[in-house]
Amino acid sequence: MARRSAHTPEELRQCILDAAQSIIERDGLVGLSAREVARLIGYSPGTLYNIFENLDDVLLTLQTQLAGRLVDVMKTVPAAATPQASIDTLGRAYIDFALENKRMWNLLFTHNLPEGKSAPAGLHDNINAVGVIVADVLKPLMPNASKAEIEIAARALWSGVHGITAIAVTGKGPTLTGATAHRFVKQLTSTYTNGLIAQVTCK
Amino acid sequence: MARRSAHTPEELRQCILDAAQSIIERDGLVGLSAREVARLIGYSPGTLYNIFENLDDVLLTLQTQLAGRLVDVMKTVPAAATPQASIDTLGRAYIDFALENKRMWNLLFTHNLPEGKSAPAGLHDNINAVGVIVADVLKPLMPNASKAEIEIAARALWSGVHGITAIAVTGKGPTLTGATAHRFVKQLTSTYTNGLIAQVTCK
DNA sequence: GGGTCATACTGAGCGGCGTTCAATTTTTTG
DNA sequence: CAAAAAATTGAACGCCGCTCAGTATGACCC
Repeated sequence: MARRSAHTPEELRQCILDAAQSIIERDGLVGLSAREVARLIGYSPGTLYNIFENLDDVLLTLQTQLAGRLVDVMKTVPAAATPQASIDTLGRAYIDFALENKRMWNLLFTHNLPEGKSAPAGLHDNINAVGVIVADVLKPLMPNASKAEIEIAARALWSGVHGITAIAVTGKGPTLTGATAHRFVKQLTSTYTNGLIAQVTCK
Repeated sequence: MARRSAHTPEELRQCILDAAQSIIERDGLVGLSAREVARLIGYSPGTLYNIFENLDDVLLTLQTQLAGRLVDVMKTVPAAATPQASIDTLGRAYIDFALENKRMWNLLFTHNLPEGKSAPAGLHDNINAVGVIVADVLKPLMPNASKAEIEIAARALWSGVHGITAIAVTGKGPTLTGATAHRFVKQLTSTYTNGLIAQVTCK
């Protein structure tokens, strides 16, 4: 029953990714199986393995695509009047993206690869890019700091925003939910930027 | 082949928990299976289900115990000279605990229960307790703030510390590793506390 | 048209999984 | 010591990821 011409290999590849994503959005990671993906796209399970190495490979590809979309969103956030306001806007964008893609976003930070394997370079690059965006916005607040110091300041802050987002998305933590996450992020970012400013003016 | 007297039910319960924990520490969550636990304790798989509802139940119990140990550790951290120093010490304790129990700690925040179920009260209580500990230390820095504001400030900060820890433990993020996590947490906590102080003195 | 051949695709099969439950063994009770 | 109660077993069900010998298909040449 082979239908070699029904889809080009690239189309088929995207079919699989789309099917996998829709399963995850429907049932979470537990619902994902090679057999279910095959059922959805109308191929047999074996076909998956002609195109991807294994299910983890599918997942990793999905993660890389998602991280790419996140970077795109954050890149197109318009700069606000002050760095503080820009940071806040970035924070909102980050949270909103996570909440809109709960299951997939979760996957990004929740799914750990087997011992030996490491994530593809593209995924790392995308995660890295987020730090760079934040560092650019933070720069004006740290006029006397070196590039390396700004990088650390940006990553520390953004890991913090990430932590709040993570707890909100996963529903761990009693008072921190999707509805209140913005409030917490604003608290963290505004206090943090205040601290940065204080270090400049009082030093 | 029942050996009803070999272990009391409570002993058997702890045997199962110990075995599950040692499997997770050895092979991670993927290595955990009812059959493997049964093999380790020398019982048949069915016995597990006389004592626990299912594997998730075992996991949840393990998570609650772990969170309890975390709270204990943070409670016994000695108060330092200043609130800032105390916060830093708490941060170190948090990171160190996570790094010492990588796999299990990961589980705490990584493992999501099935749609309907919610975590046991004990687990929530323990996570809550961490916020209270931090709020107590933060209090002197926020003399004009209400109790609710202090709570939010504490949770926002600690979610941030959690985010850094999470990225360090899971190895996501390029420069943030177990070795550099302390540096990032110090950056976050000291800048944040500076911001709190600035809000008091400059208001 | 027909014949050849590389390729796309299939699906049965392997060993494993979580979970159930009738049957069995052990202990307690009367 | 028999009978009732409790603890334990392990085969069975329907899944899973993944492999690979075998089959169907389209492309190319006569």
